[in-house]
Amino acid sequence: MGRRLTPRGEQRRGELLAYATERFATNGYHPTSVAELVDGLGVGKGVFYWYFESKEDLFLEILRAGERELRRVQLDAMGDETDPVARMELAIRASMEWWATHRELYVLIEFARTEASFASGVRKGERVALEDTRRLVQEAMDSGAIADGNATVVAQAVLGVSSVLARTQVLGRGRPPSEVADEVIDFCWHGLLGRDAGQTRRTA
Amino acid sequence: MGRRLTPRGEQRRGELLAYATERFATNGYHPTSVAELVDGLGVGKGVFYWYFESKEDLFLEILRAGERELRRVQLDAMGDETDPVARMELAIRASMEWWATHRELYVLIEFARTEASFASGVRKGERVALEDTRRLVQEAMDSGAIADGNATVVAQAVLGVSSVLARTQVLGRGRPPSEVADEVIDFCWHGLLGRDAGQTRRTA
Amino acid sequence: MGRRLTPRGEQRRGELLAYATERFATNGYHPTSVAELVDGLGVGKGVFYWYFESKEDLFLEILRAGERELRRVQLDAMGDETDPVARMELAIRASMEWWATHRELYVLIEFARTEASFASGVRKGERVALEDTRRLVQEAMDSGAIADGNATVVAQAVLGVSSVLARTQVLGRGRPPSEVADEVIDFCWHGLLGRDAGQTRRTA
Amino acid sequence: MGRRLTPRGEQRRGELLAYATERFATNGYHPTSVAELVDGLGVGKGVFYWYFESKEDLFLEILRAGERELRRVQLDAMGDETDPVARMELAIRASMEWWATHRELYVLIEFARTEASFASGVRKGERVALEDTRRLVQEAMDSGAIADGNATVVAQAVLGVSSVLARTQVLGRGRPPSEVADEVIDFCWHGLLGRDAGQTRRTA
DNA sequence: CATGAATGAGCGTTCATTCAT
DNA sequence: CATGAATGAACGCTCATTCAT
Repeated sequence: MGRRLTPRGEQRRGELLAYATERFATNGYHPTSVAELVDGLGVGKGVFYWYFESKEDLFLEILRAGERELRRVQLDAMGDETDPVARMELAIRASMEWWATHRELYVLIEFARTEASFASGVRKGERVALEDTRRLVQEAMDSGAIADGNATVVAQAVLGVSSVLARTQVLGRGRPPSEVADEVIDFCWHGLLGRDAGQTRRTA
Repeated sequence: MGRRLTPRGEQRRGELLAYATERFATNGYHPTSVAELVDGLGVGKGVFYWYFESKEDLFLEILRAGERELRRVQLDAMGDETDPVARMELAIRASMEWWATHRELYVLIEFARTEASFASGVRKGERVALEDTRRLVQEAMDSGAIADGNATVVAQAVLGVSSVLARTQVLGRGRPPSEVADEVIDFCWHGLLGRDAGQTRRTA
Repeated sequence: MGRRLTPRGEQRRGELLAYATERFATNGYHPTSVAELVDGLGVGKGVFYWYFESKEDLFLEILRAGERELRRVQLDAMGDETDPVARMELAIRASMEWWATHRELYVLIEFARTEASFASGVRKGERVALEDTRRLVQEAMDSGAIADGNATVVAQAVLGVSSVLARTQVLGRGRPPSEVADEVIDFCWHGLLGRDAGQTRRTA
Repeated sequence: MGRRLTPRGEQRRGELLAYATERFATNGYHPTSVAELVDGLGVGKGVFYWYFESKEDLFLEILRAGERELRRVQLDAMGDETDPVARMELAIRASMEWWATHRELYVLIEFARTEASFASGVRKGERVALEDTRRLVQEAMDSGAIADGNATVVAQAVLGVSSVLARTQVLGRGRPPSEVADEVIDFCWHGLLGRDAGQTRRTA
């Protein structure tokens, strides 16, 4: 589309995006019809197609906007910190806060991975995140801060722990993101057998 | 249903389950129609509704059978080993092998979590797996084998690392499950900062 | 589709073809909806898509079947007659009879010429008819039976006279096709200024 | 409507008519949306409904203007010539020139004949043209210039030859209208068997 | 057991038209 | 005069499900 929108139009578009995000996350992408979306906002069907090319296009917009925002939040959080381990920690904490306020995105991304037409887009976003993390892990390994190993695998593991605890603890149980971030970092830094597990520095 | 089936019927049912699993995993649950399934097997529509009450029923059967099988494989692997840490390791290795031969199930479970009508079933299965793991972690903490902490969170983290590396390394990159299992255990046992990271016993 | 049809299926398909032909001819292709077609036959929407891939496909089937049949009728009429002028006359008479019993096709072909997605198909059919006629004209010129000239243009003119009188006299005024065929032949053979206009042999 | 328009308004209206004529002829009446028309001219939707009551109204305007213009061109061409055969020839030549510069109208008229809501208007215009021609033919027959016969049928045949050769030779092959007019007249005056076919007077 | 024709609610999408600005 | 957001009926089409054979 790329239509230029008036402020009022911009707001309408935002309403559609927000409402669709909530419905897709709650009810699923396929079971949520365009009719349900416009009825929920009390507008005509045409409005939807004034702002989006298709239902699929809307979904991709949601996905892309989410990925963009999360990445921005992480970069902002890391600021000009230079130590790779500290950078990772800052990114993890920022991500956790972000998920707490964007719970719907989580399930949308999971769904997107399961359907051919969306999967490639998601994977591209994940490759970026993985590469960001891998680079930090590699730097830390090179500097001797952490033990040598397969940086990609380690990065993936860290992202996995963050992701699963965000889902189950923050989104599922509603626990405070800073607390869960502590647990992610504790687990990732020391593992199960680490001597001083539980005695890591607290940040937030 | 719960119909009594002839051996031939049992085989037909199995063919439908297998083909549907593959199509759902490749193409998505919703985009795959019942017509596509029966056409793919060269049978009439009636066959489908003879063996399954509905498309949804078929999907739940696939899910349930998968969870049942994975759990059985894990229990078998742990055998009569009594050390909780060793039991976890055996379960992780067994799971990794199983995922390598049941790659379709992974995406199906991810999808199921995203839709209201399936999510509750999946979560029930996951609660069982989590509780199994949590119990082992708690035992290990009680015996002093691993540092104290929130057993549920730690169990979730271990499952998360297993899951994400199964997906990305075994299913995504096709690496040998035993090798990836080593990496899961290494990371979970020692974390990033563990002194002897990378020097753990190799098994397979 | 190319589905194998039972006799009952074949009949249903025929009903759809016939009813659609009538509706398209009377009301126009676009103004006639698939819903109108199935409602008119008292069947469900799905029936339509069981027999045809799309509304466009149905229309093309009607067109192709008509062209095929007309061509066959012309070839049959010419039989083993060898004189080119006599062959043309036989073909004209046969065509006129055919149009009298297939009036709907006329307007459908005219419509098809006006829309990009159908025009190429129609033009292909018309090229065949033109080439058939042109060949006969050329033969007649070569044998000295008719005056030399541009055979393509002459063939086109003969087809044009046949076509316009079929439309206005046979379809429009309901006059007997054999009588109109006489007039076509009279005009084409002698023109306005031909001395003996109106004194040609009568056939039917 | 029948609104009084400013010179600027008159130009806008003309632009809409010209662009719509081109799009309808190229793409078809139904497949061409009002949105496409206004987008193509870079104006808003309101402009369209300021100048035309509806899409159908616009189409009828195009048709009526075309018929009006063609009739005027023919009358002008015939001037004060009194011989009916000469008048017909002049009208045919003028028509051919006009079609060459108004090719879009041809397909629009063909389309209009195929849809109930437009057909009656077209037929009215054609009745006028036929009656004009029939009168000339009748006069020629009465004066003995051409052989007796059904004047209506002969007139229709002449119009049919003009029409089909305009379409195929002038519009389709891009041949010069004056040359094609020669062929129309040659064929209509002498037919296939006329002794002196091809030796008619040349005009242009 | 099995077929495949049939159903019809519901889908995503279009588009002629209106009207507040 | 002109814009473009909004409407909503209608469209072509899909598909889970049923059932006569």
